[in-house]
Amino acid sequence: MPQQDKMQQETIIAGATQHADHPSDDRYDCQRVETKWFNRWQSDPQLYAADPGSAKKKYYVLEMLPYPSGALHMGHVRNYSIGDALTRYMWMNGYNVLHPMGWDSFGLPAENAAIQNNTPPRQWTLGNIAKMKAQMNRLGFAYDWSREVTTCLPDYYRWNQWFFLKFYEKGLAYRKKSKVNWCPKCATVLANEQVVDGCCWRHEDTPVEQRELEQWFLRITNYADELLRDLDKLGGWPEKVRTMQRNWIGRSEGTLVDFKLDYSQPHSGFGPAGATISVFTTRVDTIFGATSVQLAPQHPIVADLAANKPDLRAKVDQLIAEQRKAKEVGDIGEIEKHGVPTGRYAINPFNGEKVPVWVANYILMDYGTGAIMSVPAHDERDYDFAKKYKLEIRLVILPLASDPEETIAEPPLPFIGHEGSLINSDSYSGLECADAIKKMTAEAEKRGFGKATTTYRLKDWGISRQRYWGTPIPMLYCEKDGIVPVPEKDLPVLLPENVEITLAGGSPLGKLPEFVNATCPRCGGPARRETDTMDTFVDSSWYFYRYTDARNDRAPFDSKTAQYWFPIDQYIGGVEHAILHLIYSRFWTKFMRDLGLIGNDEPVERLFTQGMVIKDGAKMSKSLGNVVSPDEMIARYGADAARLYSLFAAPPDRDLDWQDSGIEGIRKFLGRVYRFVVRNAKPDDPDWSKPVPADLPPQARAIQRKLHQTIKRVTDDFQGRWHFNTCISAIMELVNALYSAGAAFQPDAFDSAAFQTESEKSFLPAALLAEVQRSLVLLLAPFAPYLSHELWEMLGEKGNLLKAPWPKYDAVLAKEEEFEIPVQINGKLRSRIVVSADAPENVVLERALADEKVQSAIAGKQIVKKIFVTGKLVNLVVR
RNA sequence: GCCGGGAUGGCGAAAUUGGCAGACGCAGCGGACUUAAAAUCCGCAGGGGCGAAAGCUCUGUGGGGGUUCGAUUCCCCCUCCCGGCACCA
Repeated sequence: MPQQDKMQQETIIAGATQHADHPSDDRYDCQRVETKWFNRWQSDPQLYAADPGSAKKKYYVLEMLPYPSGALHMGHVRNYSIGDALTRYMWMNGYNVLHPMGWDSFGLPAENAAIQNNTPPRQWTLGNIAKMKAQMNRLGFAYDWSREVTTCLPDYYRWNQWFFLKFYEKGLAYRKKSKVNWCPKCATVLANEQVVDGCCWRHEDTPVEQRELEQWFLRITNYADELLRDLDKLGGWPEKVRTMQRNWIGRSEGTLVDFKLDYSQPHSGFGPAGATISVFTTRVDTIFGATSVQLAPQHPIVADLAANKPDLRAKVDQLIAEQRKAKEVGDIGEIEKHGVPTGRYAINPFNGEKVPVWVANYILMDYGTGAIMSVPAHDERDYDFAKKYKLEIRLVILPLASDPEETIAEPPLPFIGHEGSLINSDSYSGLECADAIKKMTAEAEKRGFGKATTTYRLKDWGISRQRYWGTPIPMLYCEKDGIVPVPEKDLPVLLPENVEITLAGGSPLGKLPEFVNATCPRCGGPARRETDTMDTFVDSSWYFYRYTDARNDRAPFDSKTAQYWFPIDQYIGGVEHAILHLIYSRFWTKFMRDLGLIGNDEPVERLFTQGMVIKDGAKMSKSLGNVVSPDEMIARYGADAARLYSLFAAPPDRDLDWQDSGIEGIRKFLGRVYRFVVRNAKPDDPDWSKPVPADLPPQARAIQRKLHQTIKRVTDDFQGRWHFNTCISAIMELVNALYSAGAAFQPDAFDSAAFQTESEKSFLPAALLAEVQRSLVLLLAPFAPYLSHELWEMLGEKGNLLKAPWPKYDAVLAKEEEFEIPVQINGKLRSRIVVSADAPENVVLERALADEKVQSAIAGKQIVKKIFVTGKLVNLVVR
């Protein structure tokens, strides 16, 4: 670049953008540019605010809110880069976008930090939030911070309490003593959803213990059917997540059948007279093949049966121990089947037959009734068990033969299929299975020893936690009035500060007399306050509604406002929340709808689950020492590069293998874009704002075509499959094409990226050069906001890039005029010919046949078939 | 065991409807610029064989079969990796 031109250009740029510190070379100084825009953006708190009164179409983009651990990790950067790109794209397409952020800020780590560093949880948490918010801002994420939600603050958690009272009013919150999962490290109970392979979800090597505790539960099972059914409506959710939820709910239709204990034969009087064992089965049609009843070792009747039999008691205890151990290592399923006969018999109500009652370690107390009828011929587990203990195996279902002439007298056992007909089953013999299930269930109901039932794997949600840093459950215990809810007007029940936190001896709140001692609102007498706090998944079950009206102090949110924004158009987060958070959120939404607060049945229209960020083939973790710090990446390469790389390295739904050399390449690319614009932004050129001439020289036409193809590719990807990696590749190709065009004019030049001389300009008119650069910046804007804003200004644009219109492509201009298409002989590539895009078949075939290489390849052979695919290929089949 | 997802150069990946496998990027090699380096720009590049070279040729998308003029793509069988569920009666 001639020195004089360069100086002149710099003067222009300096005039437009106040670059006092513009470097003398064209190196892209990302820190300088990012600092400049960071400061500008920070000075305008309303910059990204959603417009509540907008006439535009709404779009609600949401990323899962983080736990404020103190620092963002690369998974966050990736998650939020996807959401931010979508947000910016939707703005540019004219939508009124809501894009909020908040903090899932209750939880145990704050208490651990308090113990270790002697810092109060609130102080520790708010400090972390400040740090992470600063990181997010530095990354340039466009959040409407005026709607920030911090779940550990009373203005939020008071509504958790309010909702709890509503649940209680509707009979959907109840207190019950039950066996619960206890994590000794957390020193609190866990919901079923928080137990992974028998261990705590936060402490993967800590087996949960079973404890008997009084707990508050929410009746999520009331919504089990709807939660299951509505999964079919969630077409915008990944099938994988829907399947996981389906499995989790675990709906199973079957029949309850009562087996009476036999008292006719001599027995030592164990068990209450007339006791019945209710079994659950999905295959009542096989009941004539039942040859024993099997009880879970914890089944209540077992205690009676073993009351005066120390031997039996000891064996049962052993079975319980085996089961517990298997659960702890997570291989209940592989457990070696053991059982013990109780010596007692039960009566099959269908045929009056007496079958032995056993206790077995493969029967689970927490599914169905904790008792089964064992049908060895038609159930794999029962078959294994019967073989081991030499119990009778009685065939009662014959498989339907595919050939009706053929009868299968002895099917391989166990036969567990449903396609069969009954034998050895009295009057039911000859019926097909499905029909028999219906008739036999009806008979059981009629005769009063059974009924049709649906069971679920899903259990009610236990929300009590014996911890400090959570929402106090707003309930009181009065000696006279019993359980009494805190009146709404007394909310919030504030979480006291200056609490001594320990992990031993129950809830820390219980040690504070000034918290525990209260007055009963009914009788005015003394009452004791509930000292448990709520599971933090309560906080995240409805936070996204609060965003719509975050400062409301009379209600959790205004219904009308929420209905304008809901459902969430696009929710983005990790698949690890597929069950926990996402099923609770759906439940909460349905409850709020039944309260009349909202009109939608489901909170989230489209869900996107991004892949993990891994390094060296493993999940990033401190113990592996493969953690990449966002701060370090920003310091070395800039926020744009970190964001762009996290989108470029892999499609967003797949795992991303982080490579420092890869982000280095992105930094180079951003420098290349920067240099091109620095050298070619000439907003003072008289032709700069003129329309692009219709009649362009071929080189310019090629650039124009590439531009329109690029716009199409990027736009299509935003609309469809979200493969931002290929979007970015496409933009790179465009930039490469621009450099190549420059190089073609000045093969010997030090740098090809400048169209300087008159002759170059005549080949690439200023109007086109301007259009290409403007579009390039617009295409880059969702991914690399800092650089894009800088270049937008450099191009002389006055309006805010945030809401500049997304570029449109012209399909005609994007269309290739000539193709180089392959010519195959018998499917093998033999030559290529150049044809015009609209050349008809006969012309192309003629050209292909005339080709020298084709000629020699088919010499002496006969053409059997000619295949022509427009714009794709020619294939000649010869013999 | 069941249900998903995946396997493509040295590496991350692309190929959107069955049509030129490896776009784009990293690392690599060569060249230009430079006293030199960095930075930058240009070019080469799946593997094997032949050739001084242009080029020619064979082969190649985890493995085996099939459908088709043509398969990374569709069908069947198998192996391995990742995720979820699991004596769920």
